[in-house]
Amino acid sequence: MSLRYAILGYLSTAPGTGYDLARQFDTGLGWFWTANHSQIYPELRRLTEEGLVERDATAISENVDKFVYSLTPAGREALREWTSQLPVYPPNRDGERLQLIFGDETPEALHAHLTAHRDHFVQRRQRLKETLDAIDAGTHERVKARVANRSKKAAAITLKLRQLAYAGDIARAETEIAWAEDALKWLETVRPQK
Amino acid sequence: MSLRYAILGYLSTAPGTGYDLARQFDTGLGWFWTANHSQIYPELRRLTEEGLVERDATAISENVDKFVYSLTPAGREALREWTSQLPVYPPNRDGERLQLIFGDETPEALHAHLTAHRDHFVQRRQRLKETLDAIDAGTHERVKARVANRSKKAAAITLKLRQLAYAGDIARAETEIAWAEDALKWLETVRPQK
DNA sequence: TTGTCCATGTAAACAGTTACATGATTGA
DNA sequence: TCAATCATGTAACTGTTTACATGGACAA
Repeated sequence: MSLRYAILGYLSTAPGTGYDLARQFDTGLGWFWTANHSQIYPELRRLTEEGLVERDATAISENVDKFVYSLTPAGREALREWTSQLPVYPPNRDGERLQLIFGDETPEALHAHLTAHRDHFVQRRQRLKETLDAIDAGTHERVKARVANRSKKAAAITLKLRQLAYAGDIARAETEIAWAEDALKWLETVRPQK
Repeated sequence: MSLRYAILGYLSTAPGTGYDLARQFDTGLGWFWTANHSQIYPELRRLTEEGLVERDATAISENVDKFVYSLTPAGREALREWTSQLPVYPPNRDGERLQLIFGDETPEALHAHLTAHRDHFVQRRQRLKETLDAIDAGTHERVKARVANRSKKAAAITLKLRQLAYAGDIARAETEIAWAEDALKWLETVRPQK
């Protein structure tokens, strides 16, 4: 049920099209939530029917329209209500851990597994750091747009929350990197010639 | 697609019923993967049809049977193949982060949010530590069963992989706790009288 | 006899992915 | 003119959750 709030949240910064949302889910917002356009367009229709968003047709040429969605007051209130609720933690579903604990009959695959894990999170950390730097430097477009029409005090909170979110994900990546490196060190003590 | 491997992995330790699997997904294995019985029974049927598991009827009373599933050689091979593959990382979907970054209009909810986050992961860490202690002490039933029919060297790998998995999840919990505590400290500097 | 656990299923709804489908605009 | 990007949709399939459905065993 978070898809709709990801959409409402995005539109709470500025109006946009379904295509904008799909693009955003592939880049910025995609760190926290993602969806394909095949999921976005039907959800936008439902949100419109429920009165949480409003759709305006904008001509992009003579006979072609695009649809710009914006939050209604009811939509803004629905978002506020949702962000006020306590977080709900979904059940763990970690295929990688399954590979690990049931991979005791294929230990020869461990080295590649752990290396891939480390590399994956090194890359992740890199991209997260770039985003966090952009936020800190004030060059992050979406954050700039969100901060724009807020008071100085409110803007500071917006900024801090983004920093918390990205710093948290960076910390997660670092935990994974340290874990993989520890595990690789152990592996070396077990099979030194490899 | 990991559900089937969670099942194959479970059965690779010892045969069991669908009910056993459901119970296990609610407890031990549930840390890494979970499923309801409504998903398990159909999957067991498919695995049987594909020849990866084998089902035997065992009488529990005169006219009632239960069905004990065990891995076939093909099933064991399918599991080996899967654990040999590199991990696949699913797209992030983190509703809590969305609540955070779009919660800049409801900052009054932040304190409860962060406290709940910390408490959630403190509890998680506690339960994880208990499990890891049981593994270290050799009192963890499933691990004991898995280690039982292995050579000393193979058993050591089984043990180490479990320890890695649980230690990794403990490290994750600790990252979350530290993150929430840092954020709470910042909150106090912003709104000291609360 | 009542509640809990054991045990196995199906059905409907919801969420997410992949594939099918179309067409305009823009820049190399 | 060819490829990339903009733009919007539907259909089929897979995976997950919630609800419906049934019945035996066992202990308080």
